[in-house]
Amino acid sequence: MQIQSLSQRKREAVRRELTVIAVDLFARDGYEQTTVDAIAEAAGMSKRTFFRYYASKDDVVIGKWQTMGDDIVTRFRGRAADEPLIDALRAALDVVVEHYADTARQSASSAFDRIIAETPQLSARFLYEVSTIEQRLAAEAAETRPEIPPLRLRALVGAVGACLLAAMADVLPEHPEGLGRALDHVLAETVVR
Amino acid sequence: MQIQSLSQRKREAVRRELTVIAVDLFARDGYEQTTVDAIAEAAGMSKRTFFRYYASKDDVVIGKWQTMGDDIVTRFRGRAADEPLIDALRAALDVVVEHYADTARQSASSAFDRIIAETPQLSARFLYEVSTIEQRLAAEAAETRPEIPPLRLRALVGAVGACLLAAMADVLPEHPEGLGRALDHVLAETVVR
DNA sequence: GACAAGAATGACACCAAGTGACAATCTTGT
DNA sequence: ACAAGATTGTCACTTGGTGTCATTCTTGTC
Repeated sequence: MQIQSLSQRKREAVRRELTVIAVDLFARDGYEQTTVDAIAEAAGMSKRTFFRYYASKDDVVIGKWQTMGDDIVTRFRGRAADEPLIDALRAALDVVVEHYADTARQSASSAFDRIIAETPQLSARFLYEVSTIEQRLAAEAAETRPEIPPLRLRALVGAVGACLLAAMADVLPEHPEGLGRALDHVLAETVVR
Repeated sequence: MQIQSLSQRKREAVRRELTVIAVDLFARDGYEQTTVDAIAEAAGMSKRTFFRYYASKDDVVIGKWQTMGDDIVTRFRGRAADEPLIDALRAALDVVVEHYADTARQSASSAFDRIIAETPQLSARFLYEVSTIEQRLAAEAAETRPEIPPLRLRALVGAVGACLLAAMADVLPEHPEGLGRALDHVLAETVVR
C-alpha cells in the first residue's frame, strides 16, 4: 500500500527539518522575535521557499495539531455507531493521550506547548484548531447518531474538549504520562453520560 | 460617582464611531479586503491615529467581547460563595443572554457575529477571548471555593463555556431571544451538577 | 547518456499591518 | 493670553505574506 509518492515524502522530510530548525529558534529567541527570514536562512532557503512549505509562520508550530486532528477524527470514525458517544470521543482522544505518553518526543513536544502557551497569537490559533476538530467530530457524530439533536451533540463534544484542555493544563507540565487517567477522572466528574 | 474623566469619555465615543464605520466596511467588502487605511480614511483620520484607538484591526470587532468578559467576571464576583458553582456561572452568563435578548442592537450584533464567523483569524481571536474569560472565572472561583480542586474547576468552567458556544451556534441565527432557555436546557443535559 | 516536460527554487517587486520618532496642532487650566 | 500636556499627522521602517517570472533540478523516456 503505497499512499505517498516519493516527492510527497521528500516534502514531508523538508517540513520536519524546517520545524526542528524553527522551533529551536523560537525556543531560543522567542516566537515573535524570530523572523521568517531568519528561519529560512538557518534552513538554507529563501523566504519564498519557506512559504511554499508552510502557509504561515504559525503553521510551523500548529501543524502538529492539524495532523493530530486528522488522527482523532479518523479514530473516532472507527468506533461503532452504537457505542455511547462519550466513550467513542474518549477513545478518539487516546490519540492525544498516546502522543504525550510517548516519552521519546516528550521534550520536543513540551517545547511546542511552551511556545504556544507563551504566544497569544499561537494560543488563539491553537484554540481555533481545537474548535475545528470539535466541529468535524460533531459533524461525524451527526451522521452516525442521527437520533441525537445537534445542540446536544455540539455541547457534548465541546464539553469533552474542555475536559481534555483542563486535564492537559493540569497534568502535562509535571506528569504527561498521567493524562489518560486525569482525563477519565475529570470526564466522569463533569460530563453527563 | 464619576468614574470616567471627560477625555476618557471622548475616547470611548471615538472608539464607538470607529467601530460603526469599520463594521460597515467589513460587512460590505469583507474583513480582509478592508484595509486599515480605508477605515481611517472613512473616519477622517490617519492610519497612525487609528492604531492609537485600537491596537489592531482585530480589536475593532473583538472589543465587544472584551467588555463582555469584564461584565461576566464582575457579575460572577457578585454571586455568593456558597452558591453552587454551576449556578453562579450560569448567572454570570446572563450578561450574554441579556445582550442578545436586546432586540434594539440585534442587527448590529449579528453583523459582528457574522464577520467573526466568516473570518478564521477573528474566530481564533474570539476563542482566545473566551478562554481568557474562562481563565479569569476559574481564578476567581479558586479563591471563593478553595475546596474545589483546580482541575475540576477548569473543566467545569470550560464545559459551561462549551455549552454557551453550542447554544449560541444553535439559537442565535434564528431566535436570539431563546438563548437563555437553550443554555439552561443544554447545561442540564450535559454538565454534572 | 541525451533530452524534453514538469517541479522546485530564487530573485524581485509589491501589499498590508503595525511601530517608533518627531514636529505641529489643539486643549486645558490659570 | 499663555504655558503644559495631550492628540494628531507625517514619514520611515520592519515583518508577514503573495504574485510573477526566469533559472535550475528532477524525472521519465528514447
